[in-house]
Amino acid sequence: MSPTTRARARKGEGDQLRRDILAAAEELLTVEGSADAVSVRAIAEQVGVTSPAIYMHWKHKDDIFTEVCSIRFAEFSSRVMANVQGEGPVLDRLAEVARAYMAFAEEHPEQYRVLFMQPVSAVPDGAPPTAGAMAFQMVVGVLEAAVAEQEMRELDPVTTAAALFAAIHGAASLVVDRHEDIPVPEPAALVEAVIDVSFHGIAAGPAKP
Amino acid sequence: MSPTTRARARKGEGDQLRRDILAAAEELLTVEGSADAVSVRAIAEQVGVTSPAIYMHWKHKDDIFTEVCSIRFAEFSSRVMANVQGEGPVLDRLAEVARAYMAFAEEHPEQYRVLFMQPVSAVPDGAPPTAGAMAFQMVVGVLEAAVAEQEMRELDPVTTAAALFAAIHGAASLVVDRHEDIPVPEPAALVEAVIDVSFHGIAAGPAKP
DNA sequence: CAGATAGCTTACCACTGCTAACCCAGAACG
DNA sequence: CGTTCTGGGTTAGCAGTGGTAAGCTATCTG
Repeated sequence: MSPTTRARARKGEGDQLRRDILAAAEELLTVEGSADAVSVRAIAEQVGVTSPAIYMHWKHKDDIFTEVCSIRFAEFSSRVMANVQGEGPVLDRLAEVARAYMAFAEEHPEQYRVLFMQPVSAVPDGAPPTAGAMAFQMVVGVLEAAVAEQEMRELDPVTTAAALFAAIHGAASLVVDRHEDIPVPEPAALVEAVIDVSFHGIAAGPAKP
Repeated sequence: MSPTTRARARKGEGDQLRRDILAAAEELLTVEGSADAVSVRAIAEQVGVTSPAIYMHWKHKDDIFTEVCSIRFAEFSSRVMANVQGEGPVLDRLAEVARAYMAFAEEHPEQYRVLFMQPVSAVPDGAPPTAGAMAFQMVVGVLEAAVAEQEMRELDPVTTAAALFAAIHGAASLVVDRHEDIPVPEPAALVEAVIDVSFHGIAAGPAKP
């Protein structure tokens, strides 16, 4: 595979290298398990190019991985959005979003970490929405529907969305970080528990057995 | 302050340097905001010593910061444990734990990140419990009391503890990471929302207006 | 065919975690 | 008192990192 050298692209076809770098970066990311463990030189070698060539397309190393992971998440989230447009109880749809979110974290832990588990400084004006903003908006949208359909207590949708997002994000984070010092249930069981708790609470309700 | 040189310790007093290194590491950690941004050389310079001297006391750089942060968390958690022994409804105590946990994340974000926001591989047998294990155990303990006092629905304490821990951890993580792409409420408001949702759920209950 | 330029490479910098080898003041021992 | 031993460091350096400045060259354009 990985050629040690590479034919120079023709004029106007520089984007081919860009695409190849993204692919190589993603492959190395999943192999190594973290962006820190993948060096710019390693990416360059994988595509058969020297490292400064990378900096023609991105200003910083981190930008490469952010782009890689955003692409993967956008693909995922459009799939989920399509599945969630359906009918039925709104809270069921919300549960589906939570399950899908956990599935993404489980299948793409490195991408999840890059997108959701590092500081996000203020996004410049006019920049495309971050993965976090998209995910959050999904939750807000469903919650507003739940309010409209009266499936939800009267709570502020944005604050409540933050609480729910935090809960699911926390569960996904525990899975991604493989916290072996804590008895974390299987991902599927954990997300069901989070859904159950978030929807019905833990308090002994007046009308619940 | 930071002396460029330093009197050599007497025999048997090597631990003085060890303590000074821990203090310098913590100070630099809070100044820089992340452990990655603090180099071993910087710590060494701060205490007036050369960098290999550090490796007399720790095998790896990360071990220094883990120790620094564990000390801080142990101090915090014993304070909370004492406050939580009191009487009153169990769920109120649980809420207090959640608030305290968020307060720790808010006041010591760098420490929180080191302790709870990176992969934790299996702890060697006989090692002291990690901060995560201690925090989790706090939640389990309170939950078992809640079950005993019938303040809680009949749920598996460990699975439920994981869900609650995930929720609080997610909220703290959002705060620590300063997710500026998401409308995260103030820490205090966020933790109240998480508590409210976790205790009572969001679903329109049969007996709630 | 001449010049411009996209698409790279060579060479390098300052810095990182970490190690091997050495030095040396003072405690312990004869 | 003199010698040896050793805890508590230092000097020097390795392999690797992200990133940059400057130059080269194949291709396109006038």
